[in-house]
Amino acid sequence: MVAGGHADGTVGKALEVLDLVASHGRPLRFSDLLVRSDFPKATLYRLLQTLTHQGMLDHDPETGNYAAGLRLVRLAHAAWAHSSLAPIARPFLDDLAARTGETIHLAQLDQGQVLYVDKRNAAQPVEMFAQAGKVGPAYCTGVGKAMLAWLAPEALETALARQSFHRHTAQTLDNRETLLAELAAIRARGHAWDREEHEPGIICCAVPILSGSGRVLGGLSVTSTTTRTTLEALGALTPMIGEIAAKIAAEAESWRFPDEAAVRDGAGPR
Amino acid sequence: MVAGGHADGTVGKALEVLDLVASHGRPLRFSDLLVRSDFPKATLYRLLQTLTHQGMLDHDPETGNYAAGLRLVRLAHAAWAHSSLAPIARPFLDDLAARTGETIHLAQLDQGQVLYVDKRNAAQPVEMFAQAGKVGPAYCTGVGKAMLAWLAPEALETALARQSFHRHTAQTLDNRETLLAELAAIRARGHAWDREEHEPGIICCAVPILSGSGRVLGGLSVTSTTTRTTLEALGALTPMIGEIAAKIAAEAESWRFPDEAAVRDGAGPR
DNA sequence: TACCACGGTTTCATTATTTGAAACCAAGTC
DNA sequence: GACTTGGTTTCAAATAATGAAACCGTGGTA
Repeated sequence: MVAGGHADGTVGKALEVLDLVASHGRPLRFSDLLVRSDFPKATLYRLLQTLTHQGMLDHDPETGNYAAGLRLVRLAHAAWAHSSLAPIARPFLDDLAARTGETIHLAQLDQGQVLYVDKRNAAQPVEMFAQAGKVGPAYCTGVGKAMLAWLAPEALETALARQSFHRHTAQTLDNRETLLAELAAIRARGHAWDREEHEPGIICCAVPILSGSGRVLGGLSVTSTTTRTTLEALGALTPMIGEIAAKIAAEAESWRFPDEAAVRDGAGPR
Repeated sequence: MVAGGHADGTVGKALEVLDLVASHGRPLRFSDLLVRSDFPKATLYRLLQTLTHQGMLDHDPETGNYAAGLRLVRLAHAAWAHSSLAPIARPFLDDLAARTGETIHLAQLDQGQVLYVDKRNAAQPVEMFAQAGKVGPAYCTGVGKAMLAWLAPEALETALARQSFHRHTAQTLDNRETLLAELAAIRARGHAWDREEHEPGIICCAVPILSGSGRVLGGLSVTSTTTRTTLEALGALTPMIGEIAAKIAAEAESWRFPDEAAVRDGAGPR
């Protein structure tokens, strides 16, 4: 059961359907969706029709499958440029990746989940959308916990409400209480560990990216494996990670969009 | 005036607003949007509120700016994986890039426009969303014309209706008639040129990616500059480009999503 | 061939949501 | 202190969404 918020109006319902389609790895048929949603047949049908007609979904008449539509890719381009730290952080991530030689994650919170907005992979070249745009749980990842730890009380509350705790590994903190204790420890320490809480063998050290006023802008982490390094060794990098996070925060705050710029006539993009 | 289709219902309107925000390079205030849309004040206000509440838009209370929201990035990840050729084409693009040493574009048509879904840059490393997700005009780019040329008559008609011709350079084919003639020539020749029609100094050679039944799946191009090469030299690559396009098409058709796969309990991603 | 079951699509009277003119409020400005 | 400008709220009227049920086309099966 998706921990959804109270759908506001028709738009909310439509977006719920959109999520339903998007959150499955593979395209789905009408009947699949009908089972998974609790909309009545006709309603679901019309919502799908509208979304398809709008290009938010793709409908293959051959197979009858609905898939997330390309219009989303176009919209996301704007979202990524407007609302994410990624465009700003890029050079800093490059720097951090070069200096540590490890995998770097830049993430932001979205609906209580960790949304990775950029990444530097130790060896392989960048993998575009296949990497950025991915979501992960907040309660058992380094960046997730780092961000949660500095959230304001009410924000934390709503975020916690959206967690669906699951014991991924033996180390996973799979309940509210232990997580809260951990968050307090993280605040005290200044950074978060991932002690193989999400995937066995994967460890990381993460810090929040905070605005001048203390608001959580995002999270930054350096990830490695237990075969390659240890928590202690990763911990030694903390000052460097923190320094980069601070630089990103500073840049984010000073950043203003290239001002006004003669407003083209309303002719859509370009 | 956005060449939009007749908005279906509230959802259509909401998405129109979303586009409005997304299609501008920088975040906009309520009043900016009010001027640009022809929704009445109260209606626009409520749509913005809904979209914001849903995470499709971001509203900065400080500045009052609306920007495309992060939820879109998450959705786009699915769209990219579901509906684009990119995940399939990746190795082929790598190959083509390595063999030609030039810039490679993989594009698909979205609402009559060229949507770039992947790219290989001659020298620089990949630039993620900053590149993929970009849109460009169809009538004056290589990939655009290559795709238009093989479109079925009605599809072509709707696509043409969405073009807003503009003379980017002296070579731009900026009207329906010359474009139609060019498309016929392209069909006859088997590939499309961009003779500095979009940007001065930029030339390219593009082919369509066609399904077995002749449906246009996308477009593939090799781009260079007049200072570095000539149309003739680019043309010599045509067989290679065509071969790669065919491989991508074949792969796309044989591709089936990792079947059924035990449906996890509805616990969202991962 | 007839019968049924399975997706998927359409109808239509009922219901709930959206609509938007206008009023309102909060900050600036002159 | 009157007057913008920019944003938010109200409320009756207009409109769009709803969903049970009927319908259709296809494929399987007796």
